[in-house]
Amino acid sequence: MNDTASMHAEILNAMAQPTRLKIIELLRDGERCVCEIFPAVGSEQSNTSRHLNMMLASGVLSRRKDGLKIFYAIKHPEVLEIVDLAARIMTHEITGRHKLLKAV
Amino acid sequence: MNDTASMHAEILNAMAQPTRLKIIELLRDGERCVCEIFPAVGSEQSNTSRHLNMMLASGVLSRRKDGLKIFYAIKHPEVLEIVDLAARIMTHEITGRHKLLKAV
DNA sequence: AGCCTATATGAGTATATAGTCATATATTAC
DNA sequence: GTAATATATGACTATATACTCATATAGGCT
Repeated sequence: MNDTASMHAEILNAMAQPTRLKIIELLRDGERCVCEIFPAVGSEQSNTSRHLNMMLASGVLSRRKDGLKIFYAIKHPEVLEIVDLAARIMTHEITGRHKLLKAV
Repeated sequence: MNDTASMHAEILNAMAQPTRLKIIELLRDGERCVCEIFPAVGSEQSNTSRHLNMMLASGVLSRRKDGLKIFYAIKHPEVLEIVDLAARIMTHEITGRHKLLKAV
C-alpha cells in the first residue's frame, strides 16, 4: 500500500468478503485456531489460510502460535464495530426495499 | 446478492476502494453532482459514474436528480462511522508498526 | 428543430481475486 | 530418526474488478 487512501481501503477490504465476514463472526467471542476456523466457515484449509493471512497483513486480525496450532483473533475492537454498523445499514436497506415493494 | 453474508460484504465492499473512499470523504459535508465529484477525486467521468452507481446499488449512497445534474449523497450516517473507525485502525497499525521498527 | 451539458453504458483490456489441488514447512509424539 | 498433525504456499483456473475510450441517453437553452 502506498497512499493513505489505499491503506484505508485495504483495511475495509479485509472485511468485505463473505468468507472473511464469517471468520470475523466466528472470532467475535475469542481466538480460534485454523483447524477450528476452516470447518466452521465451510471453506478449504488452504483458502481459509490465505484469507487469514491477508486479514493479518492488513491489521484486522492478530495471531499467536501455540505448538502446532496458530490462533487467530480480532486485533482491534473497531473491527467488530464496523461489521455491526454495516449490518445496521443492511437492515435499513432491507426494510427500505420492503417499503418500496409495498408502495407498488 | 443471495445470503446475508454476501449482502453484508457488498456494503463494506462499496467503501473498500481508494476512489470510493475519496468519494465518501468528498460527500462528508453534503451532496455533490457527478460533474463536481469526478474532477475532485481525479478519476474519469465514466469510471466515477460506475463507482457511484455501484455505491448506490449497495445502499451506501443515495441520489437526487435536479435538471441535468444528479446529486449523490451519503445515505446512512453509519457509512461515515465505518470509514472513521477504519481510519482509527489504520492509525493504530501505523503507530504499532513504528514501534516494531524502533524495537529493532 | 439543433446544440450543449451532464450522466450512463457498451465494449474492450489488464490486473486482481477467490478458489482448488498438490506440496512444502514446521512442530509434536513415538 | 519416522509418523502424524497443523499451517502455509506454489501453480493454476475462472471470474470479478477497475479502468479507458467511444457512444448513447436525457434535460435544458436558443
